[in-house]
Amino acid sequence: MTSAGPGRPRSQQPSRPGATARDEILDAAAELFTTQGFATTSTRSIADAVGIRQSSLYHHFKTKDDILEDLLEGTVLAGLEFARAVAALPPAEGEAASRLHAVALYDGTQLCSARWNLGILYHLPEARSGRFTRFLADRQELRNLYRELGAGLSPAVTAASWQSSPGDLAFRLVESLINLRADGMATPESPLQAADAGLILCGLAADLPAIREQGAALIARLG
Amino acid sequence: MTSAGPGRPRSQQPSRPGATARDEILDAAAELFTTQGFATTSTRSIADAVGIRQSSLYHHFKTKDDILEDLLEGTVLAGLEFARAVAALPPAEGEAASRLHAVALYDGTQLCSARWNLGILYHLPEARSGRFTRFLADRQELRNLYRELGAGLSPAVTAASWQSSPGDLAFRLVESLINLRADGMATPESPLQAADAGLILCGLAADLPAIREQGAALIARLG
DNA sequence: ATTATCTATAGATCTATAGATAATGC
DNA sequence: ATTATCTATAGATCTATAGATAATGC
Repeated sequence: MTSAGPGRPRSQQPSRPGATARDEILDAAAELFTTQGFATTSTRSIADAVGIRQSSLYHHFKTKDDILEDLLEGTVLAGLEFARAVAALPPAEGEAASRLHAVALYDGTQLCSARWNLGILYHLPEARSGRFTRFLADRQELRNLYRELGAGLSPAVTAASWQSSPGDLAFRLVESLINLRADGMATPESPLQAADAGLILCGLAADLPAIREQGAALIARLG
Repeated sequence: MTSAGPGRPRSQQPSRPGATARDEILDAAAELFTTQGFATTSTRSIADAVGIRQSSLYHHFKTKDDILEDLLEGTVLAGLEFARAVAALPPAEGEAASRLHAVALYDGTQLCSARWNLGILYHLPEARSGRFTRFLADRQELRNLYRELGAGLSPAVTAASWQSSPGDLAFRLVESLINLRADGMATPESPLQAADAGLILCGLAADLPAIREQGAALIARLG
């Protein structure tokens, strides 16, 4: 056991993924926030999990809120960038359904395969409280991109559906994967099922095989 | 302004629904827990909202956790009792779908029409932590009743579906109403849409009008 | 005597800052 | 000089308990 001390870089093997101390802190915080809650997790317990002193956290983050904001941002960023790329494609006849499917599948896969199920913090009242404007804005932009893609579905489909917005329906079904995972019931097929469900509910069950295939091609190209 | 003091019953008009002080406390706590979070809400702020002193809360509840347990229990109890009543009905040919629909609609209506959206606390890590065993047991029993009802669907339907358990699918769709409401997007039709969706995804879209009607009759009879 | 309130407080936190110290890199 | 750590602590909580007090009901 080498002695820790002022100025000495931590000599222990990092037991956490992440090259930097900052990444180790984020990983420890993610575990604690998802298993014990945000307000319930003290900065001391995060520091203990990393193997540093409580006050040393403040060298890497200005406040405890900043740690949460970074984590929330991480849950939405990849999905948002993929959705932006898809939405920026030139319009193409009959491609709307597969585009929506691809975005939902990509996004849902992110939510299910992330190391910690940080999505459960979305409905934390604290997370809505304006302290996390960057995250809230990104999540809203993602939701709007889903809506936009859903609006591209053929008018017949949209009218036939009892859903005012197929895009919003898809967005909600994808986010319900968070609940599923929180109950320990997510499987590797869950993201695909969620992406399918949105289109089935819009009456596109018969076209699903083709939609899936075109969607997968999009993910392969842009993901 | 009459003066408050030891031994004096509070003379103010209760600004909260509920006949008893206990009910006022529960209502104030529900508002604060859903808008600011459980751990973030202090017993002092609950007391302030009711118009009593912080320590007076402890005459009505043993601990802060007990307040939350009462509230969580309240979100699940009516739905559970209705589901028990439906599950206890004698088996009847071809009624499985309408029974599942009725339970989902009743349960979803409860979640959407409750004064506060307490369901958002379900995914609070604190709520899973074994301190709230009664609530957790009731929610699990409700989930099992959904599963049981779903298992009564005709084997053809179950096999055709990509869902391993139609009952569980319905349960999850109903609980996703909590997310919808948290985003301010729930409408009076939302519970019916959620109940429908579970059956549409099981390939029963064509039978929906009849299922709805039979389900409504069950609610009228047992609700 | 019981009930519902109050005042006062013990004891245990918790977040963030101040300032010292040692290693590293220029 | 900069970076990452440490020790120490200010200042602000927060939960729950102890014990007093007044109204109510027997």
